[in-house]
Amino acid sequence: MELAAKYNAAEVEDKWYAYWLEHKFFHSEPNEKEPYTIVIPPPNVTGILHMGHVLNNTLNDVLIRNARMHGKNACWVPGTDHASIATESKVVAKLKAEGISKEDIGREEFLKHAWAWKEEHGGIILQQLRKLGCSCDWDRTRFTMEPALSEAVINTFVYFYRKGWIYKGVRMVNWDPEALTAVSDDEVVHKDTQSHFYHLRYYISDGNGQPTDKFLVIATTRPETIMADAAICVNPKDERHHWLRGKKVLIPLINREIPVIEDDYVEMDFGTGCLKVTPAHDVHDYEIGLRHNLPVLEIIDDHGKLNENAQILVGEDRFVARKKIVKMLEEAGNLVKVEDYTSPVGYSERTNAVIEPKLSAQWFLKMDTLAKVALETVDSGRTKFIPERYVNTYRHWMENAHDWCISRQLWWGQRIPAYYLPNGQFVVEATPEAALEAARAICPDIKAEDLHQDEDVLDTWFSSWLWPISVFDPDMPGHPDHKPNKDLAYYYPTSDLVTGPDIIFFWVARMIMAGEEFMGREPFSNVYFTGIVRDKIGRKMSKTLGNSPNPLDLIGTYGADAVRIGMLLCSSAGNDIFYDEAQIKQGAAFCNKIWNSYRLVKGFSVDDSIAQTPAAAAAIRWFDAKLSETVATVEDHYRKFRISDALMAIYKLFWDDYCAWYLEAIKPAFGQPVDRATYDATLGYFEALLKLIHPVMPFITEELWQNMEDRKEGETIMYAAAPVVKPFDPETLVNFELAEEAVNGVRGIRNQKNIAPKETLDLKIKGGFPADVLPVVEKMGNVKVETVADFGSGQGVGFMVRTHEMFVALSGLVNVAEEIAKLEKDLAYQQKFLAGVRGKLANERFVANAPAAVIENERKKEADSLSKIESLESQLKALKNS
RNA sequence: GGGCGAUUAGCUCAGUUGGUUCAGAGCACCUGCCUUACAAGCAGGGGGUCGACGGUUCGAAUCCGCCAUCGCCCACCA
Repeated sequence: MELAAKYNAAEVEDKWYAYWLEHKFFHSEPNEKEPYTIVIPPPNVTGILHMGHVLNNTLNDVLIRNARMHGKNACWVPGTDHASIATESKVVAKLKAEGISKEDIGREEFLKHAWAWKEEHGGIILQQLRKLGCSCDWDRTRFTMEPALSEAVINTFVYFYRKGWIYKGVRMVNWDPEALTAVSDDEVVHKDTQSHFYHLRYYISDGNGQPTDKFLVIATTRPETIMADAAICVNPKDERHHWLRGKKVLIPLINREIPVIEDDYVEMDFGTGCLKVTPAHDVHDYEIGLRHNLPVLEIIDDHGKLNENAQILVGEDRFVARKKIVKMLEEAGNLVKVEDYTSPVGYSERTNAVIEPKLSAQWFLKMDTLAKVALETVDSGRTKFIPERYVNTYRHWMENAHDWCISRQLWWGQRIPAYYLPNGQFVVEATPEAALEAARAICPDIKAEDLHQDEDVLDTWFSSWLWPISVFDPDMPGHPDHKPNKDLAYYYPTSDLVTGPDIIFFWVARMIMAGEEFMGREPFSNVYFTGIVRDKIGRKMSKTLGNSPNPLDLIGTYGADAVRIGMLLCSSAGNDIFYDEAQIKQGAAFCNKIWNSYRLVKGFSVDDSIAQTPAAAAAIRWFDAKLSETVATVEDHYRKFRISDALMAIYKLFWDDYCAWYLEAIKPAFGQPVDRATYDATLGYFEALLKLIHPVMPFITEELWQNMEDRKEGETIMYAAAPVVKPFDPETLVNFELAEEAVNGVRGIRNQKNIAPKETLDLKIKGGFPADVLPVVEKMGNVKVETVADFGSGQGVGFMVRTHEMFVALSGLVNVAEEIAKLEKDLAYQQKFLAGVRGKLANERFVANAPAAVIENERKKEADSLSKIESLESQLKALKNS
């Protein structure tokens, strides 16, 4: 097959992905080999691929492919998450566009639409992952809301309920008035928000509901809630307000009478020292209300509008009401002053609506024991975090975990299996049948239609926390006594988890909790936290900014391998990723380099009758060692999850060592054949390099590996054994480096003197240079080497390779004065350096305290420096005499 | 308000237990080359007071203190 001069990714990628699928290379079944398991962080079922996914899944795929080539039974389980709020809001929006509201059509009908939406848009992202080359075991694809996994969620709920860790309670929750659901504390984002501090005058009541001329002033940011006030509170130690004891005050505008109470909660030096207490609409006020037995009056409805209880401004949105009431207060003479004020306000992570603290009945899961156990998992190192510093974040959260609000006022999700009897009692059972039976124990003649299931569904994370277990054995969660099936027993615990730090609490922590609870051990050994993908000037990628490229376009333009390289190049562990298309271009250039190196190698004609050149022999000796050295480095990087470093090590091995040095050293003259031994070695190294880089660049490596020889159907580089480290003599590496430096020296002189590479030069080297690499110097430097004891008096330029003196003979091209100046400069530097070293050695405290090796090194520096000085001086002398 | 992290070349980052000639890499940049694998390339080159100040030490990019700037997480002063 003739190879094009440029690599064309588009032509080969689909072909090989189809081949891999056809042969089920990604599929894993339990066997006698050591498992290596990753569960995908399930993307939203209706989501589409963005750069964050590209980063995450590239890393996952690199790890999985690397493990596979190291003989592990690698299994990467893919799947999607039903993403309760996100998906439901998309479906609601779609219906709204059609003029349909979800309340009108009811739960069942709505769910039909939701499933239809899921069927239409779901799983697109999994198709996109195929384009990226991800080697997921597609036969194991899971969905958090598929029947088996939903059952696991319900069983888990029943399990914790029976254990007494799930309870229903009326609590102040974070209410999202747009999504119309409660959200957990973790889904609330606090942002400093510019607002106002309103100072309001409340008149003291005369006892009959009429204002006196005495008043107090409170400060509030939420004047629209005054109608829900239940009291005014002051600090008992605050003498300024003692006169208020036992008094009642009137709420402005509506003139309702409320008491003045005392509580330590109030800060004396904040605001006016008087706090309006609004138990229905503020978390702290609710607490105060509980302590003082205050009535709770709700005046804001689920949509964030004032209701009948408010008496005034009924039906107005809370923010509109705020503006209007300020005006009304001003007109009524109750507004003392308005200050600018910045305070943290909670926003819904999902809808960005301002969270309304709201009293409502919700389901909670107790966190104390779960959190304590899960903290121990990480503290003991059974699960490691990379980078390690996330352990601190994790610990802080675990030590302060509040009970988890797990109910959501949505329909898309697993419905809470609580069934209410007409008398208000409820039973919790996994199925309606079991619920009926349980209900009959309470109320013997109850019928199925008398039971009413709870309207709420469970938080999405209440299903995804089971992921590492339920994808293998959905019967396990909720049944810790159940014997794990074959898959779960084999694949659990999984090996590594790659995810973003933004879901450390939502997901990672909770998977550890569930893992410990149901399996009695950690769900994964390592958690690698990636950074957030930002654009090149540091902004988060977002749709509104339009700074997020479409990964599929990039794959189309540059190829999946290039995109993968581009992402990895800039992804040092734990740091945010500054995405720049230039890095993907670099990846594409690397593909092309690999491609062309293969074109060269493949173009060699072999002659079995000719002997290996000394330069080729030296290059092979060296590259053999270099390969082993690099493989060892790469493996070390992988162990430490330094994937971009591993990539860079291979990149340099391929480009600099193999292409720039090795291939040039063994390359025969144009049109000439190469000997058999060299050819075989060269192809062998090429294959080793392909295997080494395959986890990062799966497509081009498969393409070339298949092309190298006639592979049988069913063969793949995916399962080729990774190159192993062989023992090597470090001196081989050092000697070749000397040769490289000698060549570089010659090239430098050529550049300086404008001498064409084609022109062969004479290079004199003083004795002691390793002889076996001299042929490499001759070939690569295009020089004729002569080993001499003395350079004699001919014209030329001298230079040093470490301690070896070299001299390029040049006649007519040397400007003696210039050379002298250069040598004198070098000499001065060297003398200064020597003085420094000697100063150190003369320092008694240094000699007394420093380790022997360090002192020894200083002595070596001294000796080397002396020899260089000697050489420079003799060169100078020769020049001056010429 | 509390905690964590970062600050090294124009950019993105390495730099392990303080000590090899340690101040590095990739990209970008500059100069010269279309040398028959590759111009997505080849050869050469310039560029940093390691954020500031102080301290420990024979020796500090590295350890300690303080400050500055940036980022992230947590947080109920209305």
